Amino acid sequence: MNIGNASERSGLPAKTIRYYEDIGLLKPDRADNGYRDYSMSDVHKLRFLQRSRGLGFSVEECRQLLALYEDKDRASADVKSMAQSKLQEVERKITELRELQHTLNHLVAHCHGDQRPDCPILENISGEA
Amino acid sequence: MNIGNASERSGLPAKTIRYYEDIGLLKPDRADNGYRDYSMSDVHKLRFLQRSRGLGFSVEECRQLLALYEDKDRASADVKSMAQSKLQEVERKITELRELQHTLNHLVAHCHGDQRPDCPILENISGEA
DNA sequence: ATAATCTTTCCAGTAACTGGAAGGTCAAGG
DNA sequence: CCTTGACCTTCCAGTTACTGGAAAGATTAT
Repeated sequence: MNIGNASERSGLPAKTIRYYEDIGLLKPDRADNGYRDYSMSDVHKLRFLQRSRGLGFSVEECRQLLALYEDKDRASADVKSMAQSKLQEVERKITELRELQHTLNHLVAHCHGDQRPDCPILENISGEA
Repeated sequence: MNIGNASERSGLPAKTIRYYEDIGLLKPDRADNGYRDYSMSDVHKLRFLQRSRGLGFSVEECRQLLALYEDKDRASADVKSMAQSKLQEVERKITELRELQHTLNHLVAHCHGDQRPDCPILENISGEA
């Protein structure tokens, strides 16, 4: 599969996909003409990168998360503890997003007039409820 | 409140706080000695920025979210539609995080041996369940 | 008084892309 | 066969969002 196709399926720009190859996140095959040739497994990785980057994980964290799957040399205890620490981070992010969701819902519900609503969004949004 | 204190309370490095001032996200008072002087409202904004940046919103999106609260000139219909579109994005992020959470939970639960677990993390993680 | 710990500005460097030029490849139409 | 347009390639420069460090002024602790 060519890069344009992989781009469509993963939601990542071709530029970014090439960049991810540059920094060693994946290494697609090359066709005889020199074109990159992406497997479904490559597309899975790209889609995963697209998601996890959008969720605020750094490229290095994404590399670790990918390694959770790929690294056959790492001992299972390490994998488990890394997964657990990422899990805590995920749970924290979910909590924060729920609070933001709550605040935005409140804003949408109460903001039907033609002037600024009278709701202290920042106090809620900044997480001190 | 000095920048060190605001940094502690918001979870943002002082460097980043000064940068946010440079790009116009907030404008703290100045004390007579030239030191920046942060109000509680400033700290709320910083904490909000710390969170929403960590959740994958760009600085420009954060600027818009802050504007939802602050912009007295914008018509309420605009505020509402912007809040609604951000809300959809938040809901999508929550869904994606739940899927990642599920995958990591699975990994932690089944990964008790000393070798790589036999679970197709990437297929789950890349969102094609 | 002096040392340690702030704070300031400024300038340079890094991370993670993003845009654009210059050129090679491929599939479709004349 | 040839050309046109949509792909693809590499390379290099620019942007966004910080981050580190120097040089110097202010504050606090002994």
